[in-house]
Amino acid sequence: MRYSRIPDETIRRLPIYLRGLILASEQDQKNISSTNLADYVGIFPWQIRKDFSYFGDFGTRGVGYNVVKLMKEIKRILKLNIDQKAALVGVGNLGMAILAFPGFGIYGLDIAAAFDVNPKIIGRKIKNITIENISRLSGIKKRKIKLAVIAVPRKAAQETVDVLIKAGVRGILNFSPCYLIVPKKVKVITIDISMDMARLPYYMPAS
Amino acid sequence: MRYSRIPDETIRRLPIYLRGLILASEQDQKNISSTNLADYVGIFPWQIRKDFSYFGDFGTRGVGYNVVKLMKEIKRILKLNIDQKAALVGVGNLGMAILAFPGFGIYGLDIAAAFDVNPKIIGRKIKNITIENISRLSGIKKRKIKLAVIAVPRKAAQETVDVLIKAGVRGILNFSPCYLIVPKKVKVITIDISMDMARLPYYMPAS
DNA sequence: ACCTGTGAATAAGTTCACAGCA
DNA sequence: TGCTGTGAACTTATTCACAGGT
Repeated sequence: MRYSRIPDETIRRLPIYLRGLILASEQDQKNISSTNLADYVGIFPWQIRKDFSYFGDFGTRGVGYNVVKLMKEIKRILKLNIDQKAALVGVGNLGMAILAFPGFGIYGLDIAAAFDVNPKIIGRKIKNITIENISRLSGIKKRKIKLAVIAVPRKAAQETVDVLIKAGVRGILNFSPCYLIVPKKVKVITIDISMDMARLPYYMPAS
Repeated sequence: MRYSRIPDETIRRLPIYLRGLILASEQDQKNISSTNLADYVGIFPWQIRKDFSYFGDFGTRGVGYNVVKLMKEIKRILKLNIDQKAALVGVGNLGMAILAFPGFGIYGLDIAAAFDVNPKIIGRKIKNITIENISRLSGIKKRKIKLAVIAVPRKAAQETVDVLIKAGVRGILNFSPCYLIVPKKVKVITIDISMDMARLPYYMPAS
């Protein structure tokens, strides 16, 4: 099983497992069974075992998985073992929240630079990051930044992405509600808050 | 085909189509073919046609889909034809950004109330919404609010959800990085920003 | 007794290819 | 001719059931 192509859905779940394992380690758990991890993450035990089996034999029969070892394995698979630096483009309400967001650290992610067009906020310092003029965006190449988060208005999204790619960015987390055209070598993940919310009523029973 | 179960993935795509149709209508397009819509949304034409076919014959052979009619059909399917009111719980950095977010309107969604524990911000007014004390959360039942967005710290998430469900909420957009236990009648969609970002390095070519 | 790892079975979702109508 | 609508083929993902270690 180990040699076949790895499902995208498996990759999508790996960070969920990591989150669960952190909770377990906070409880000083040394080993964890798939059933036990399932309680933390809300995913069935057989799915968890299958997912891990694509990458190797991480567990011990009769015992379970070593929490610390498993965390390391997942981080290695996701390439989170080396710290990853990201640039934020667009420091409006949402961008500001992302800049202040404390949750990236556990994944080894770090917002290392922030850019905006608004002269009123350029130069302002938030959490050790000084907001820079967007004209300096192409400079991230020298700083070895390969990830970006964009939180700019829809109409500016595509041009921002074009500049980022030219500057060497290969992974983009996009908060603009639009489809972005990028070369195959670049991965885009779009988070559209209102779109996700728009799905909720469908699943709700008729009041 | 019309009578079988509708794929979740199809439901996930419907708001994307709606977004594309709005772009098309802004260009004063009256009709749109699946190929044309595909250009707006980045989804293959055959997938678009298949998705719509689950619900009925929305198009005209040789012509395409009527933009306005199709928008109405999608809104009806997603139950967005009646305006949906939502409560926001947790008005920190992220909650504030959500409150200021202009994108809900196109889906007929409306943040109608906001709650927090912080006395410093209770009473403050943002975009016509006065932030209320979280102790008044159960009062949303009388206001016919069936949706909620939670942007509270992880440790407060489960208890917040419990209160919301008791107050009649049936759909929850969760920004807390954790798994929430809810009864089957309640739908939760979790957005975990750092988790989505943590997936990017996996897809990036080794530098 | 307990828990992993996995082939096989099942289910879900996508893509194809083309009939059928405007 | 142009474009939809859809069975059928194919691909991807989930679930089962149990062999095989500890």
